[in-house]
Amino acid sequence: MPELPEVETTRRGLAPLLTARRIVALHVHDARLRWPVDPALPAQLRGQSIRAVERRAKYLLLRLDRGTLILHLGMSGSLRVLPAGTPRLAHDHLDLLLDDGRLLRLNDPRRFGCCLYTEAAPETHPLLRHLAPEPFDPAFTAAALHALTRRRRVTIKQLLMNGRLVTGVGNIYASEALFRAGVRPGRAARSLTRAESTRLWRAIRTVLRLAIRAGGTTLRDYVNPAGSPGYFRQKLYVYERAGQDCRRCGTPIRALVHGARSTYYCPQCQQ
DNA sequence: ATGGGCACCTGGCTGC
DNA sequence: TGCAGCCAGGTGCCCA
Repeated sequence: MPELPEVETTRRGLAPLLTARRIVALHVHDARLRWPVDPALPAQLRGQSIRAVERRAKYLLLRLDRGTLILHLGMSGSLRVLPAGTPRLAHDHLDLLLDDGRLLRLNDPRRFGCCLYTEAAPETHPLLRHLAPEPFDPAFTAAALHALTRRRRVTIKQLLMNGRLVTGVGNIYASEALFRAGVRPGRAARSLTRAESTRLWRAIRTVLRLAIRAGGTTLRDYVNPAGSPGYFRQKLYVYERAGQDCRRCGTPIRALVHGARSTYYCPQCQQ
């Protein structure tokens, strides 16, 4: 799925199309997502206007008049804005009909995504409450990242992918950030020096920023709201490049598995 | 508190 | 050609 850059690209694509639009109806074609779509949801949303399209970690938040729609794209989800009446394809789950004759359509083959609604402050929602600060929030500093790594026995890659500690970084960008920082993914988090933590902090922000600029990374499913893929895949240094030459030093990239997730690194550039 | 492993799904690819 | 096996961008939950 979509990691932070793909969700942010989606948010930026949706915001101008959805902001100030009124919801005419919600059609649920297939309620089976990570959690079933609440049968009461269409009645709750009808008539509300979309005030803002925000993002928290990898969640999209549609701020409505009375509440917030919380969307997650899971591993394979995507959102498109289409003219009403566009024929449905396999795995189209939801259509949010808008007052301008368009609709917001959620497609998610693997059904790991979700669509939830709350009328409480979204930051208090159980799914959002424990999330770490955003990578571009002033609270996420090199010193804060270094402090997180102290006394932790998990690998630094697993730490990066733990949303309670760092948000927005998934399997692709964890490998890419560690390459840029020159740190091997299998290192115990607590073994990082302050200088390494600082390099990693900078690398996380750089790789996310560059990926957003490229419209995210499309491996298989991901498309932005206009239906276009992201172009960061061509800029990846290590992810899915096992056996290929390191772009920096020429050494073959290695792959290994951490916590059931594929990990890629350059044995020469990363120590 | 921390960490490990499993679970939830479908589809696409590989190799026999 | 068919089919089994494996892998895929996330993350909540249960258990030690």
